[in-house]
Amino acid sequence: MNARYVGVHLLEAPYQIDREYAYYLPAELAEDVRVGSVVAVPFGAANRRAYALVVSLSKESEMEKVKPVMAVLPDRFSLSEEMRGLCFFLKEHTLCSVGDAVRCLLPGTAFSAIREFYLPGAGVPDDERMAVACRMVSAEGRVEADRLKSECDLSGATLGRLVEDGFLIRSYELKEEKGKREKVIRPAVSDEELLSLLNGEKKKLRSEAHERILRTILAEEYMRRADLCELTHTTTAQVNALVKRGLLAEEEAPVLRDPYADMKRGQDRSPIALSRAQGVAYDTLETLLCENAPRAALLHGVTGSGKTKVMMKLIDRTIADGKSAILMVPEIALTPQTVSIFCARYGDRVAVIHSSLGDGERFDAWQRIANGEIDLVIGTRSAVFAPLANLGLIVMDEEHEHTYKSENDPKYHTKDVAAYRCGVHHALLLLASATPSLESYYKAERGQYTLVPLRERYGGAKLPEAEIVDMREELRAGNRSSVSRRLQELLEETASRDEQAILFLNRRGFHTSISCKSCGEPLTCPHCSIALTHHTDRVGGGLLCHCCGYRTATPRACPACGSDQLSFVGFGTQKAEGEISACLPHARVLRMDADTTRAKQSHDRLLEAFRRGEANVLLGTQMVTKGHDFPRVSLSGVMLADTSLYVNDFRASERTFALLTQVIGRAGRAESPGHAIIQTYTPENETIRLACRQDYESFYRSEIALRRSLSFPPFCDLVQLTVSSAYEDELMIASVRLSSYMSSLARREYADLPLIIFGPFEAGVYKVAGKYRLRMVVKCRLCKQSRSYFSRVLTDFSQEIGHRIHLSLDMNPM
DNA sequence: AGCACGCCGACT
DNA sequence: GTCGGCGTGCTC
Repeated sequence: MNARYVGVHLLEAPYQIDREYAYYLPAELAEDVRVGSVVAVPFGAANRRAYALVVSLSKESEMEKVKPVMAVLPDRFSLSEEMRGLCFFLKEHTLCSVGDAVRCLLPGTAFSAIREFYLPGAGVPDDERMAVACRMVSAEGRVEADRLKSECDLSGATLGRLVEDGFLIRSYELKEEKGKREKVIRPAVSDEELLSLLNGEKKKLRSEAHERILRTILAEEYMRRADLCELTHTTTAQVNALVKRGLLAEEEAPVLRDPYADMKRGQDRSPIALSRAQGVAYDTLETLLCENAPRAALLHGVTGSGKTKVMMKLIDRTIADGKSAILMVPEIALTPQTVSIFCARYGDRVAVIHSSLGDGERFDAWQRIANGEIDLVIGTRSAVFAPLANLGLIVMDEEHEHTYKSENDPKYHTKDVAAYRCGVHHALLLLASATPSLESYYKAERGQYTLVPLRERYGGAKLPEAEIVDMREELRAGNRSSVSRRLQELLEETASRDEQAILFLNRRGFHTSISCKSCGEPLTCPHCSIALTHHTDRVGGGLLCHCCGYRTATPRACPACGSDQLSFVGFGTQKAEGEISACLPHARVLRMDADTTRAKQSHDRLLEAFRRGEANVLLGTQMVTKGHDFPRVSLSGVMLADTSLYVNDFRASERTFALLTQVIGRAGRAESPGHAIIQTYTPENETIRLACRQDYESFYRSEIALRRSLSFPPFCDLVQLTVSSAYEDELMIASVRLSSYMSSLARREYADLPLIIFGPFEAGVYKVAGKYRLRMVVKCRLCKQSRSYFSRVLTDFSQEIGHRIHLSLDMNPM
């Protein structure tokens, strides 16, 4: 079709103005632009450059004055039909703009690809400042827009006028893909020659290091210099020596950045042996996979039942069928084992995607996937957008984890996106967990998901005997330590058998807070409304805000009343570490929390040290509870179960149950069931008792009944609106207006829509990083009509309030 | 969200 | 008489 006009969605448009805009398509671009292309267009009175997604083509336009498309991004950044559908799906379901969705699907580097230049035109304008700009362009031949604007202090609108009057010519250029060329080393002589050198006349090869280098290069064909040195434990000089001898050559080659390259070397494609129970589960899943229809299943396997093996075999099967798969994990740093197993198994056909990838690394991974070079993508939630064609399977491991819900726009839940994509591709969605979310188990019960249970631990391993320790008893007995007498006893036993223990504590730092004994004031962060946490191991120690990172020295006296009677309350990982060390003088304790894992790869290092047996006890926050498999761990424990239980959140019990179950599951092997211990001030609590027995079914029954009677998810949806501002008084006024607008809109135009509006009330943490936050919550059923209601609220209210107030909306927040 | 247009107060 | 405050409204 000879399209002369395009319909586009602007990528930087806020939600209120996110609709289709028409542009004229110059003949010279017509060839390159199709639906799905990303183009650059002039927008607004100032004609500032905006990126836009082409969503339609047409021959005619009713519009009077349309502006032209200026440039088009390379076709590799185009969005397929599936991806475009996904963008609109995200817009509808999370109320984000199309632009927010597109930015989520394309690597960030796509948008730095177009640069705007000005070339000299004819004549010089009268205005002095403009004349200076024109002379500068003439002198240099061509000047980039941003530099011209800043150096001559001109607005985009002024530059636009200069172009219209012919003084300047505007041009857009695609930025060259940054040279991803790196120095690589390859053999300079034939393989035979190298082999004979290595096997035969060893005299010529005097150095062990040289031999290692040559053997490695022989196996790998060519390698990046840095990788080669790292792998063979050699230095640049040693490699250079071989280059000088003419055995190796150095050259520039395009190398795609791949931080997981070394994991992909030792290929392990050994067949997967399943136990009988695993085999049964696998067969059910394989049947679903092969139906080539949109299917969803919930693999409910107790900790240690070997869910990974079942998933692995299913991925094998998917790839063998010529299809691709996505394996989602809650957090990449906590699952190094999973990543390395799959990297070793599928080598170069694996891509790993997560948030701490650099721009270049992310782009390379994205490119490989889009090129069809990848069969398996492993990653955190953004991996669900991997542009795989021919998707056959999406697996979500630990499906109940909250990290699957995005906290930023678009505030999507990975599960919804995965389900959407599986629908399009006729693929299987596999959710796996030892403690499924109530929502998922409910769906499984109602037959929307196929429930696949895996009840036995793998290899005949037994679940540990979990016991509850009443910490009130400890206090009564005069033990004020965070380590109960029973825990101390078990720790000593474990250490004496040279076994290991994993202990979980939900708080980092030393003391959870400091307050004044005289005036009762707790020490809070000046930017946030939460108590500061006392740390001892930072430079000079001090108080830290876990919310915004604010840091200050620990005061000697109360800043409010001047009293020096400060009391330190609560305990964190740091203090617990000290107390554990104190009762086990001969054991070594490793602490793992946000403070000790700040550096890159420090997770891996800590876990590896523990695996090698360098410590008897691993103490830490959430991150010690994930599915690492440590064969010598025979004791697991929760230092204080109550911390996550008594918070004002309808999911508190569910979270606690999952957490306790996970911690308990860390211990126990075939030879010995091991021990698990849960310390609490409320030993009678039902959630704690059920978790101790690892009785998910009973927990589910009682919790789902509660949810039903109180009408909480999965029996309704919750929509949370947050109004925030640095100006507290304006925020108050705005929230009242929002509240009354919402009720009146609901009464007038959505009278038949059942919904209950709560609030406004202060957010759990009222003040964060200097901004105050008020919330409204709406209980309703999400459907076309209710979404349209929220869309109206978002649009109308944002229009009406000033830029000092911000409104954001979260469908079913976590 | 930006950015222009437009209508009122404090300055040369 | 002009410069500049930020309220209102539009963006193909």
